Amino acid sequence: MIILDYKDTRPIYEQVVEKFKLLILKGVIQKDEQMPSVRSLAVELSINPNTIQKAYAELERQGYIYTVKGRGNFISDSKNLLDERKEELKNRMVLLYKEGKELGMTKADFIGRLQEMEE
Amino acid sequence: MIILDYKDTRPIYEQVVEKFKLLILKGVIQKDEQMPSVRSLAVELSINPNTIQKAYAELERQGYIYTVKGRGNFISDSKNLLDERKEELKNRMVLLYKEGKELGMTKADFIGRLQEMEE
Amino acid sequence: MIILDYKDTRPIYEQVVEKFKLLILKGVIQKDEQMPSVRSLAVELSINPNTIQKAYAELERQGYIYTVKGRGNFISDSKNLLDERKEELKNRMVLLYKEGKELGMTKADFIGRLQEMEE
Amino acid sequence: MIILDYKDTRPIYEQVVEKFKLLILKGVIQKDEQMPSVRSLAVELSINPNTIQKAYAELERQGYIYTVKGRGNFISDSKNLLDERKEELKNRMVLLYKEGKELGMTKADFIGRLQEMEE
DNA sequence: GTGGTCTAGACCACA
DNA sequence: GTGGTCTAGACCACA
Repeated sequence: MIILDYKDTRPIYEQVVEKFKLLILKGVIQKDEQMPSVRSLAVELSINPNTIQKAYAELERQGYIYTVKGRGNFISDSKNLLDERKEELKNRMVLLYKEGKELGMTKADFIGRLQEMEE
Repeated sequence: MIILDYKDTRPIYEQVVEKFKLLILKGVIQKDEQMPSVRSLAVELSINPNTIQKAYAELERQGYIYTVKGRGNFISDSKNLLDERKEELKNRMVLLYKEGKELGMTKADFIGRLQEMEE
Repeated sequence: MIILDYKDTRPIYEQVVEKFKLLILKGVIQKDEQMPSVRSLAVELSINPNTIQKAYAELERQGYIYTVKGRGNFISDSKNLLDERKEELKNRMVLLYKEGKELGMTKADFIGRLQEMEE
Repeated sequence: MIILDYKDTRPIYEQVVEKFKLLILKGVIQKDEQMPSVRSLAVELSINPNTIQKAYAELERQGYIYTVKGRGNFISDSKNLLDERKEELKNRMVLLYKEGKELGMTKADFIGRLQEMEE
């Protein structure tokens, strides 16, 4: 399901987290589908179950998966797909802009601030 | 309404000034709302009314409140406050942008959405 | 402005209805603002204008928008929206209270602060 | 510095987290003071360093401490003292109420919702 | 010295 | 079967 890059200097658990985040954001694994079990994935990747445990705990903390004790880990539906998350961010910016408009700000105020940043 | 920190080494009146500045900047107390009376606040905080008086005088000097003789102290709507709130909105937008950058978004994505809105 | 999910099995017009309901309820589009025109949205989403038409008709039937012939569609200010926003505010207050409960606060702490405010 | 309760059914690392949170909130340990090192605390409490590590990671995630690699863990200043956090919550409720007031809500709407909850 | 990661493996609760 | 916690201990980077 995922492949580790041993030339990558980051910790293994971080790689596992990142790989699964992408799979979930791209919709390859979807809402309520089951994640591989901690032990089975540990065997498949030839790494220690504790390392998978740590990665799954991080994915749960970030809201990508949820755990049912005794059953396994499942994909959460709270995380939107990539495009939806992008839209959501733009919508939140619209709300900020509307708040600012009431204080007398213009689009140019916001755009100016963005443009003076490094890309 | 405010809490003093007795481990803080600064003069009490400075603490009072700072706490109220935060409440005003955050919008918890808003334009033209009345400040607690000098006497009531002195009782509430168990400190001398002269100390409150000194704090209020400083808040007035810095443009955060204005005094109406015989009526009390009120929150002013000075340019400064407004500018700080505008700055905060822009900063929140920068945070949104940074979140988006991690998802592969560019400044143009945000600016585009602003520009397609009516002013 | 909105994103369709082609893996979603529901009809497209239903998705369009749902997405706009969320944007309206969240306040991203507000009272009396104009909806995108049927034709421009059809182009943007690469779907048939008739599908947008059907979605807008449903939004009007449910009271979210109103139509002005020859001008376009606009966000309405129906009682329903208002009630939902009020409900959301109360829910956010409940979350605040729960946060406080873990710090040892009681309902009375919150109620007291509300009551000492002018109406 | 802290004492574990072996009759407590919760995991040890959770107890460690909770004990330190209280020490920090009460101001017993203050801004920029150093936490006991992972290894020294492990010896002192006769538990495994990994368990302390887990507790410290959780305290860092919640913003109570920060880590300087090669130096140790230190108290963060982002967490207010207990009383200040309570005030902060009340202030956020005041902001919610003011938002609601603009939608026509009254204090009674908010108080009612609190009162219908179990304590 | 400090924290961070990882392995190998035990034991527990939940279902 | 599943995940959660914990131990014992190695090895690494940072200073």
